[in-house]
Amino acid sequence: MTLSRAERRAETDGRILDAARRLFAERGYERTTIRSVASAARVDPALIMQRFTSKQHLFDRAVQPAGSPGPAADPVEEVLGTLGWKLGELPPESLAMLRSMLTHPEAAASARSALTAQIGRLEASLDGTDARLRATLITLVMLGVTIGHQLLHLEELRDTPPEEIAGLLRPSLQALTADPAP
Amino acid sequence: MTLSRAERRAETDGRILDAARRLFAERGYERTTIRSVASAARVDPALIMQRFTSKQHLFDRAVQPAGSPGPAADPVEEVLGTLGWKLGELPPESLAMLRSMLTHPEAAASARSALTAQIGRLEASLDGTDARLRATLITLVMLGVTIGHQLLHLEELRDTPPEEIAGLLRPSLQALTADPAP
DNA sequence: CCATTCGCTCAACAAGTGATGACTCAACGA
DNA sequence: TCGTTGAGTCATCACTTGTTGAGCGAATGG
Repeated sequence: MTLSRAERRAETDGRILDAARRLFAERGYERTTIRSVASAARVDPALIMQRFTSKQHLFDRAVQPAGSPGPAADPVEEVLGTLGWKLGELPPESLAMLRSMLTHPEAAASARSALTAQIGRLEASLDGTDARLRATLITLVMLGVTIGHQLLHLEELRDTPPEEIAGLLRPSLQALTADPAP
Repeated sequence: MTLSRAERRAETDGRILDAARRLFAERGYERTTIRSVASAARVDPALIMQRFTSKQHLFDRAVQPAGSPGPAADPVEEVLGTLGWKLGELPPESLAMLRSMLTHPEAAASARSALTAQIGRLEASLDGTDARLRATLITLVMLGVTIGHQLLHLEELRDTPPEEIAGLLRPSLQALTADPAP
């Protein structure tokens, strides 16, 4: 089974990106070194530069989301579905972005744009006054829970099934979905 | 007005800590260099080491909270008061800790312990099933909103008065305060 | 089959980091 | 007054970082 040139290239590129995603998600941008990624991918550090030009470019590629989410149904259940999904196994590219968003300016920009997109999607399915503000708060509620669970690993959430969290959160989110001034 | 030795020492120590808090809060632990703190405090870098032993010790001192919060009344209003306070002018030491908690292990430990304390305080004033879990979720809701506002600077929250945010959030938090299985 | 492409490695550089030890000089105290 | 203390500085070390350019060797394609 001799690998062709293109096959080898694609395979090592994938290995590099996988390692980068894992390390960026675990340690954040600053603490992740090109050398550590290279070592995790069993590759020479110089190759990463040759392929991705710079550490920042590697981060951009590693963080880029795979597929775009489909259109929404019920906003609360959509967001809670996101939660169930997030609480299970948030994809490494999202974790990498979230992990670095507070300390790395470029990651912050990515995070802001991702959150804004989510806010807009949510706003479109809300009625009443302050729709955008309420959409923002819903998004930030999810962000807080996700951070506490996936990034801070709070033991209070560690062993709690996602459905239970979703069940407790549902009335809270519905309160934000309802028009505050009907 | 010749300064005494003790006065000068206290004054420069204060200048160093102020600069450290500001820079740690703005850029996080990794991106803040001893040199930049020294330069902001108009002091030689070596002096900081002499006074605080290491960068980590400086961070510990800079992040240490000034005063402890008083006992609670109504949990929702207490937490929303925290919000009104946080949304106004969260103290630099808290900002510094929050900024670094996702990327710096020691900051993460501090954040976990601060959050756990807040959760415990909240749990004590909650009745019904899943009290601790609900206290955790309330805390994380506030964390998410604080991050979105103070650290990510989302424009949706930037120009919104704290009372309005509190007003929208109140029913949501009350839903978490109420016993889910009465 | 042979010249060429190209995936990949090796060795090294320049910049910046936290940290150290010798030194200067003004405040202190007997 | 004068030796001592201690706040503050200077030069420098040891190390890590991202990044670069020359080179090796195997797949490629004519």
